[in-house]
Amino acid sequence: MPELPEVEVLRRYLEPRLQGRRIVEVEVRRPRVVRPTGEAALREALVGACLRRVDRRGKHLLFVLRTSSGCERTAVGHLGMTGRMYVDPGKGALPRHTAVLLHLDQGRFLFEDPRQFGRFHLEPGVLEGMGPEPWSQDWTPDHLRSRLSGTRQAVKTRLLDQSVVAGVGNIYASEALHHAGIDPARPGSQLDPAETARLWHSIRTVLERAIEDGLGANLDFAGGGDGLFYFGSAAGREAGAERLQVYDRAGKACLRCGGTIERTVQAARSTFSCPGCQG
DNA sequence: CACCATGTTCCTTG
DNA sequence: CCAAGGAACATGGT
Repeated sequence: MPELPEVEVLRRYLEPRLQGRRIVEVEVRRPRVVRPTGEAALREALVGACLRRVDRRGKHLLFVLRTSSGCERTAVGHLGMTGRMYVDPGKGALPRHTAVLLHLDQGRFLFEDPRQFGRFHLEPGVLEGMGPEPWSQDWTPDHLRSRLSGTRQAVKTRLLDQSVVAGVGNIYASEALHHAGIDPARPGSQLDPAETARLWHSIRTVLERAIEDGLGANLDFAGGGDGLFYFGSAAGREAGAERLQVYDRAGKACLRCGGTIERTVQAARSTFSCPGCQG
């Protein structure tokens, strides 16, 4: 479950557990996910290095480390659609879809990904061209307006473009448009300044609330006391779902106006909206 | 069996 | 050049 809020919650979980840890060995079980770096280069860069901190850029996690020779290196992680990352004591059997394993001086870091759309590599180039973080000073209503203009693309489709604003995905694009009361099918260039400002604000609000939910939800990082962590656990999903106003609620009543939520398809992705609120 | 899925990239078709 | 559509990736859930 990886859009910006989920990745941020994961970052806050991972950082204190990885900070100061030394990587003893790197095990790649699904070579696909370490492209384009490749297993050999990944092992060479990571083995013996210490984790300094975990940052986030859009939906990417940045694992900043210091190698034994004192260089700073950054490994980039992306969860794709189904990725999970967590730290555990390193005793249990490996999950079926383990993609990458980092054996640490204390415990181990696991990256599981059934669909293998996620990545764990050393290529910082994937961050180029990414739009501003939603809370950076660079991201203003004017910036959003400039990135919605000059195209006839629907505003919802524009929000999925990571160069517009980093981290918004299919769920929160629908949620933000509903929050702002804007029809997802409207061409982005057609929004007036007031609507654009409203949408800008709604994006922040919706993402902020989702992060709060993630932190407050019963994600149970301790997993019953042994340090196991299953991001996207049933408890986490249910708690998060309560806050979704339209996503995956086709045919149900709009929580604001009572109208019926509808599902449409834009750019081959589902969009959920309320015709009453988003006219 | 059919269809759907939180992401991204690439290719084809207007 | 632009936008839309589809496929691909690989697997699981309903």
